[in-house]
Amino acid sequence: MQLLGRRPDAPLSEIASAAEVGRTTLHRYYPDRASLVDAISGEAAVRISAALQRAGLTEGDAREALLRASRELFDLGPVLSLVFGPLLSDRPEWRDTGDVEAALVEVVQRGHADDSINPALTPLWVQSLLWSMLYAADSYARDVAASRHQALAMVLCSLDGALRPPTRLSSSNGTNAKVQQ
Amino acid sequence: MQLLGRRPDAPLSEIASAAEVGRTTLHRYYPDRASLVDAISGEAAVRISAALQRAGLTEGDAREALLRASRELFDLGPVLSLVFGPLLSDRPEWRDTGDVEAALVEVVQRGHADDSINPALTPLWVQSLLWSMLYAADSYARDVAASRHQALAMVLCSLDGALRPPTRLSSSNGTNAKVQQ
DNA sequence: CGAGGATGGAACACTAGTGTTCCGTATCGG
DNA sequence: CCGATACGGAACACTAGTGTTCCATCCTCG
Repeated sequence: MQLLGRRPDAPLSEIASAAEVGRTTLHRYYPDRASLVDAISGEAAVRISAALQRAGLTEGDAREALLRASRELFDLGPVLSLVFGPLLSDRPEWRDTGDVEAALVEVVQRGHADDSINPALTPLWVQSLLWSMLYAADSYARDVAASRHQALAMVLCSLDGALRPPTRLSSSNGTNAKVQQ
Repeated sequence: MQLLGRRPDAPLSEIASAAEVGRTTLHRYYPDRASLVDAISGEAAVRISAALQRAGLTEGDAREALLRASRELFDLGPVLSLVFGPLLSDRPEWRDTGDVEAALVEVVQRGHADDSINPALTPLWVQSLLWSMLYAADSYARDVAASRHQALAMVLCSLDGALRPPTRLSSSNGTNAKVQQ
């Protein structure tokens, strides 16, 4: 999963040796590349669903719920590169298995209702934001000399700020306050 | 650039026809794939530098400057996928041509000094954040039925919130306030 | 110990992409 | 109008990755 997430076009031989099995064995379980990718997509979907389950999206205010979800999702590590990278793009039927998508959209709408999420941000955008920031944090932790712990702290901090509705009496030096449309 | 940004492993034949030239002609200007990628990287670097130049990073407070930069960078369109995707990862010497990197780091440090950027966010993280959000906005505008204008509005809104230091007297329901470390 | 299953190395044919050469054609300037 | 230049199609050899088959080895359980 790690290798495929990072380099979706990695040759099967590399994947096999990364998994510490022979290419033949890999082929025995997944006859062709497509079935391997299917299996991995499925596994990713399961893990993501489980993570969201653990996060308890319906508890507390919506923004807190999303931050909890982010913690859980960040812990999935390599899975992040998978959902973000081209593997997902090539699977139109996916787009996060629908139910994940639905769950996230629902939280965001709740956030709009309970005023914990900036209403200027559409549910789908929040979702894009979530995945992209998690992915960024993951690669940040990998590339830069930084612990996953620090990366998590910063992504949570940033995400919280991004989602939070603008405080009415905060230093309104324009720029953001007047979001067109 | 568009095609290479989206699918870094696209065959040269596709690239050629996407550029509406014959594969032979493509080969005449760029003898092998590597030289093509080099040229495109260079072009991307130039455009990004120009965009940052236009943004006037040294004017106004640092956060505003970064938001201006985001507008300019977002207008680069396909270039975003390039810097974000694996093309950059495979070019260690790049990492945004150094001077772009340096300029951005400098703005963030200024933002820490003038208290317009949350000091909990390291310069490198802000940079990751910037690119990933711009990339997310670009694909959002492409995939979802949304105008680039709307996407831009949302990314600016989110980025502003993410960078802005937490207002000391804002509804501090924890979560973000106490950023560990 | 011995049979059965899992493993993985070796070799194979096959395909897609690459880089190259050659040559006919179109286009532009004098 | 003609020559120079750019274009691009066709064909080629070459490589890397794929999917398959075959077989030797190892491990485990009875």
